[in-house]
Formats: sequence, C-alpha cells, structure tokens
Amino acid sequence: MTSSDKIQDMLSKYMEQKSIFVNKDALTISFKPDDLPHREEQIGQVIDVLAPALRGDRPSSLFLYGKSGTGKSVVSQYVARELEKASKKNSNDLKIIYINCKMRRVADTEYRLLAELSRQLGKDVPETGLPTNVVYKTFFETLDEENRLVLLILDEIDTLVKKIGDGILYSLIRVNEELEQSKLSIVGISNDLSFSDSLDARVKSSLSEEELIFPPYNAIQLKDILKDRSEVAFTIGAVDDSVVSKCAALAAQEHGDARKALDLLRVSGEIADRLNDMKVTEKHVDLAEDKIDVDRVIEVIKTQPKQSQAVLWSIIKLVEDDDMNVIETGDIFDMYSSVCKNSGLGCLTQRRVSDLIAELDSFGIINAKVVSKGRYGRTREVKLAISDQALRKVKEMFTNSFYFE
DNA sequence: AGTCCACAGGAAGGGCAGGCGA
DNA sequence: TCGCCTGCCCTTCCTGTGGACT
Repeated sequence: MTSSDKIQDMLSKYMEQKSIFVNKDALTISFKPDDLPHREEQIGQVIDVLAPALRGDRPSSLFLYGKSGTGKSVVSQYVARELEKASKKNSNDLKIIYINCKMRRVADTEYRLLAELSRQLGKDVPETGLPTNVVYKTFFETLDEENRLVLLILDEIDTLVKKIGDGILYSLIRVNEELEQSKLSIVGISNDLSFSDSLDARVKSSLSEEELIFPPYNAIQLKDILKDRSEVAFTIGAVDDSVVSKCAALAAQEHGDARKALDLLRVSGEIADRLNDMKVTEKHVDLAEDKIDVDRVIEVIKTQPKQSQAVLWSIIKLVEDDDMNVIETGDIFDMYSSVCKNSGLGCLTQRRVSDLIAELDSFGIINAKVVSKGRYGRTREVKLAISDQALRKVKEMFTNSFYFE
C-alpha cells in the first residue's frame, strides 16, 4: 500500500464517520443569528439612536461599552443589517462600514485605517507609499462621492486610539463640516470602560453623544444562548442540558463572556467528534477547556518574532532553574544574551528586551510587575502565566526548533 | 534628608523594505 | 531610475522613580 493509498483510506474512513455536528458555524462568532436573546433592550436602544439614518438624517454618534463577549459587536452588526434592509425598502441609500480595529494590518496606523476605509468605499489605495495627507484626501473625496449617509462602526476602538492616538477620530468627526454631499456617523465599540477618559475633551464630547453599556451575561442567559445555538449546530440529542450548563457556568465565571461559552461548546463537540463519541459529555468540556488554553498560548508564541521567543525561552530556562526564586529584568537579559550567543541570534539592547518583556506581559504569557527594591533599584519581577500543560507544549516547541535547545 | 541603585519608559532618530509618481 | 514617503524594528540618550541604606 503506498502512502497515498493510506491517506485515501484515512480520508474515506473520515467521510464515513458520522458527525454530531449539523452546522458547526452556529458556534462561531462569525455566525449571524436571527435572534439575539437577552439583548432586546440594547437592540431597541441602538435602533433609537440610529433610526434617523432612515430619514437621511445623520444619527448621533454612539458609543457601546462592555466587556468582551457581551454582544456589542453582534448587536451593532445586527442592527446595521436591519437598517440596511429597511433603507433599501425605502430606497433611502445607506452605506455601512464595519472595521475591527484589532485586526492586524487594517487599523494599526493612520494610513492603513484611511486606506481600508477608502477600499471599503470602493477606491483602491496602495498599502504604503503615499503621503498620509494624500490618503486623507482620497478618503474624503471618495466619501463625498458616495452622496449618501455612511455609518462607520469602529469595533475595538480603544486599540486604535492606543496605537495611533485620538487625532484620527477628531478628523473623522470633523469630516462632516467639509463634506458637501455625504454624511458620516460613527459608532465606537470598546471593551475598556474607562476608555473615553483618555480622549481629548473635544473628541470625547462629539464621539459619545450617545452611550450604551452592555452588561455581562449571567449563567442563565448564557445557557439560553448556548441552547439556541446548539439546536442549530448539533444533531438531536447530541448535547445534554448538563453540558450546556457547564459551558455556561465556566464562561459566566469569566465575566459572562458569550464568545468563550460558544468556543467551549464548539471545541467540546470537536473533541467528542474526534473520539467518535455520539454525545458530548462534561468530560469533553474539561478537555476543551484545557485545549483552548493551550492552543491560545501556542498560537500567540508561534506568531512572535524570534527575538521575542528568545526572551520567553530565557524566562522559561530561569523558571526551570530551581535556585531562582524571583526573576528580574537583569537576570532575563543575562540569560537572553547567552541564548543569543549559543543560537547565533543577534543580541538586542536591554532597552528593547525591556519592551519585549512588556509585550509578553500584555499577551498574558507572563506576569511582569514593576517593583522597587530600595537602593537595589527598580526592576520587573517576572513569573510565567501559563498552565503546566501549556508550558510543556511550549518547551516541546522550543526544543524542536532550530534556534533553541 | 540625602544618596543611590537598577532599571522603567519617553523621545528622537537611523536603517531598511515596500511602494509611489515623475 | 530616482527621490520621496510610509511602517517597522531597533538603538541611543535621556529623565524619572520608589524605597533601602547612610
């Protein structure tokens, strides 16, 4: 039997296997449900603010706050879709642009955001090369040529402002004064409740004419959501009530995050599927919880540049060293220098390594706390923030890599 | 009260790659 | 092809800092 035959054999066995999924998409965040349980009130409020768009009036700018997985994005997109539908019926044209500012290479610089906005309006802009003021001009002109109301939804707007400041928002707000034929309205979405405090007063007052706070879901509400979705996603009887309850409870512990609840249920199903089980059990949920955590860590680390990986590897080596109780920036830099020397990697300065440590902290891979030790200086105390299981996988990944051993 | 440590972290700018228009 | 512009990664230089020590 050739290896191709073997693979074909495996694939045909896979095709013969019965799946407990009917429509797995229903458990992903890209799924657009017909109903959004427990968000009726918020939907009504968003509609109240945005409905003037249907009469061609510019709606007040709107700000949605709430932790991750509380339904901000899904509600705003849901209302946007409905508005678009209604505007088509009324032959009152309305253009909606949705941008997730957390997406890499979409909104991490002023240039890219403006280029992306122009692109969504149908005007192609090169990825780099043009002066920013030219991209500005292109966007304004394209926007004005639209000759209609444009509703711009900026999801995770706090990451945008962290990266490039609030100047761009000021320009976007002011754009209405320069437009002759079109109108622009902004909906901002943020996970960070204190976000608006960091804004310039003028931006703050114009951007948050209307504000809405999305409360977290509780376990009972999460259970309702999961139940609805699992009925679409799974074959009848594949998921017990207890499994849904467990996923809901675990996600409720994590500030009522519906995304986490859906992930848990989906991965539990995938695990059951792979084990050829025709029913999802609580055991699968436990396995799913571990898997999600490990996958997240590995994914983050894999996408880091070599230098950042070398810093993390240095930290892991120090943690493994029994003599080290507390790991500090200086220790990490020394270890990092020797890792670089052994691996032939170019050695960065301590200043840069300090930034890489801060980055690893922001990814949740390590915990870095700035402490002062009196006359022995100021430093960061660093601990690993990943589970033993994830650590094992990470070590495996590093020792198998070309660079580190 | 003053000193001093070991950094944190801000600011400025260099060098590079990718891309544009002339 | 050249000059210019951008983002990105990095270095260099610098000021700031909390609290143990003197």
